[in-house]
Amino acid sequence: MIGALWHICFVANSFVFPIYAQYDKKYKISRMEFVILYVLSHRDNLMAWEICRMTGLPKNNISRGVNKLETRKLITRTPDPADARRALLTITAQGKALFDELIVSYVDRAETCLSPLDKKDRKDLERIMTKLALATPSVA
Amino acid sequence: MIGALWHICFVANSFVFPIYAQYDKKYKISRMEFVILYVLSHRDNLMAWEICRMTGLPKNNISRGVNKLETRKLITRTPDPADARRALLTITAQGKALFDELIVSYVDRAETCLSPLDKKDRKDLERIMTKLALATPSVA
DNA sequence: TATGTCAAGTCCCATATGGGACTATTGAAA
DNA sequence: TTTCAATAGTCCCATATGGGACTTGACATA
Repeated sequence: MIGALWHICFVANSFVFPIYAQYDKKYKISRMEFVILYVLSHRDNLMAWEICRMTGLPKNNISRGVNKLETRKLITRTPDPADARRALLTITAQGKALFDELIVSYVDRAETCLSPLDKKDRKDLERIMTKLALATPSVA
Repeated sequence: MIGALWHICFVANSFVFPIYAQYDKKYKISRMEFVILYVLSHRDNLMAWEICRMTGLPKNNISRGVNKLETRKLITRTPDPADARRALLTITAQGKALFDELIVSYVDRAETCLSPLDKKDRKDLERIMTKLALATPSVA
């Protein structure tokens, strides 16, 4: 079964590599920043550490991304009045607009990568990967 | 279908992250170096660019890895007499021994990550990921 | 109110990474 | 045989990344 995970890593890298290169070149958006936008476009009012937990990415990188996105007004950071350590992150309209643009190439590329699979394969893959992802404890 | 690839990336990262951290700390082996050992332990007499093609990793990084592994005598580089640009890479007995040690944690971790899957899931995953990997054109 | 501990983020630093230019060699075309 | 293009690999540099220390605030216990 060791081959399966090797292939998962290979496919993952091959998938994201060109996307992030394009985001960087075209929009000056880094991998971390995209990930944050992605998460916030699905679930609002999150704290930075929740994004870390959901993505498995280290908190200093997320922290940097959050700061950049905030200065670019793509997200807002609302301090929690009850706990000054906390800040709730929300994607702005401007951020959502950019994300909607970014996600187009993402979906395109996903379609290309998954094109060798038929309908049943895709269903199986979706089911299995969801199961795996839910069971995978976040790292770092 | 966009969720499937997101999950693939998440699982891939969560899987490899602790492994490479351990390899680095315990054996001073970087991600690139492990990948090279991995490939060479499966197919011998490869050139650097073939490893790039097979893994999708950039050639300068592979080049660095090859050099380090060579100085540590974990692989050998045999110049092709017919073409001075080329060099065939081979894993040494020492390299194979180290790899056999490394692969233990790799397999262990793979087993942990895949533990939520039953037999049929694993079969499906193996089949689908192989299909995807074969169809995925290498990047970079 | 002091004190210790935990939590959320940020900062600093060393290293890993990738793009692109460069070198050396080969093969093909003129 | 000169010239041009392609190939294999290396080098240089700017940036991304991650570990770990640090800061600030909250809460529990005394």
